Amino acid sequence: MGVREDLLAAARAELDENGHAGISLRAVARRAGVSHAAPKHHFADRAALLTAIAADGFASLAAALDQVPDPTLAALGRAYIDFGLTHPALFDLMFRPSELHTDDPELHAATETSLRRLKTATDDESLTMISWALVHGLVILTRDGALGGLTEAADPAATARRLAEIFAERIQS
Amino acid sequence: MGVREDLLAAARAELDENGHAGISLRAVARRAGVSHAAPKHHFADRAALLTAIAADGFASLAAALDQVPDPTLAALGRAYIDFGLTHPALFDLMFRPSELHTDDPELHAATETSLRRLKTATDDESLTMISWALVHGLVILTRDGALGGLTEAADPAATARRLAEIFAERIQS
DNA sequence: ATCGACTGCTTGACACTGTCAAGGCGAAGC
DNA sequence: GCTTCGCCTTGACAGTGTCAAGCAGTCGAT
Repeated sequence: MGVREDLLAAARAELDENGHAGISLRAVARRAGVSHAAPKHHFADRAALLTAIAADGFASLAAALDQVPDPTLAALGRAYIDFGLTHPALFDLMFRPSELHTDDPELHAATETSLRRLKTATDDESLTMISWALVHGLVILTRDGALGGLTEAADPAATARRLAEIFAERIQS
Repeated sequence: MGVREDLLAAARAELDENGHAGISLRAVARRAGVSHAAPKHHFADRAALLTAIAADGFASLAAALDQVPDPTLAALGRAYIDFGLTHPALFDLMFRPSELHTDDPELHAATETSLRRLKTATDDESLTMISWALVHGLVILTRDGALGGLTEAADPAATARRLAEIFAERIQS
């Protein structure tokens, strides 16, 4: 309803259409039907807008991980991959500290919350981080089409999920 | 010597200082001591300049992987991690297809060359891709300081290397 | 040797960006 | 009823990528 919400919604739309680099404050303002300087009143600068979106993204990720019925390592990994490949531009923005205000308390809290879910699967801290790095790398390489350089898969997302499963089976736990 | 080389060198310097988003064609031209439109003569657009740098980066990566004396999975992974953390901005650019001309033949060739090294360690294609995704994720999460969200390590790079070793030991091959 | 074309660079312009300053307008409080 | 304040607009500035036109050399052909 408020202008702030309109701006956020417009920015989300622009993000999905053009990626984080394609987000222009002025285009967002136009889309929201306000003047080009209106965003300044709700967000200190461009990074602040992006930070708000990223924080929202982490909240969504936390919710997605929370919905996993049986939070095994494999299940959480699959949910992580699905989230990343369903919202590629958002996922990209979330892990782009150079574009964000990393000291923002809301962003920090949202990040912490979603990362805490990853710890619930096992007590082995090394295994947690390795699994996280794996699924994170799978999302990025899949999104960028880089895995295609090694294999010719029809469905990249399915390949990523399959690889995560193979990892879960093969790792010594 | 040539202006093209000067521009590339200037762009590399700007990249290391400001990251890929901080590269401005005009700033690069100023640094190289030429007019603001000179880059246009050597690179069709900004993406073309970035593509040339990325291609060079993949060549460097291939060289780094080539220098590994005993190309085991663990050794290649370590070299990959070291490369990514030694040249964070360059590594970032290399895997940023939205900023590059992905159809550029030079880029394509350089990418293929460096990826081929990753295959030399094992015949197991799944294991190759899993390992790649792991080290890639480790580089990114370490570079962005995200691993700090799960653990409080003094030396992130050492943590990344340690995790890669643990992975190599624990995976069923 | 002179002319012509072509390459490599410059200058100038355009639309666009993020950000800042000043002002207006309406609602809320005294 | 008047004032004050919050939200928004308009206008401006420097900076950006890109394009068009022009200018200076150099190189080849006549």
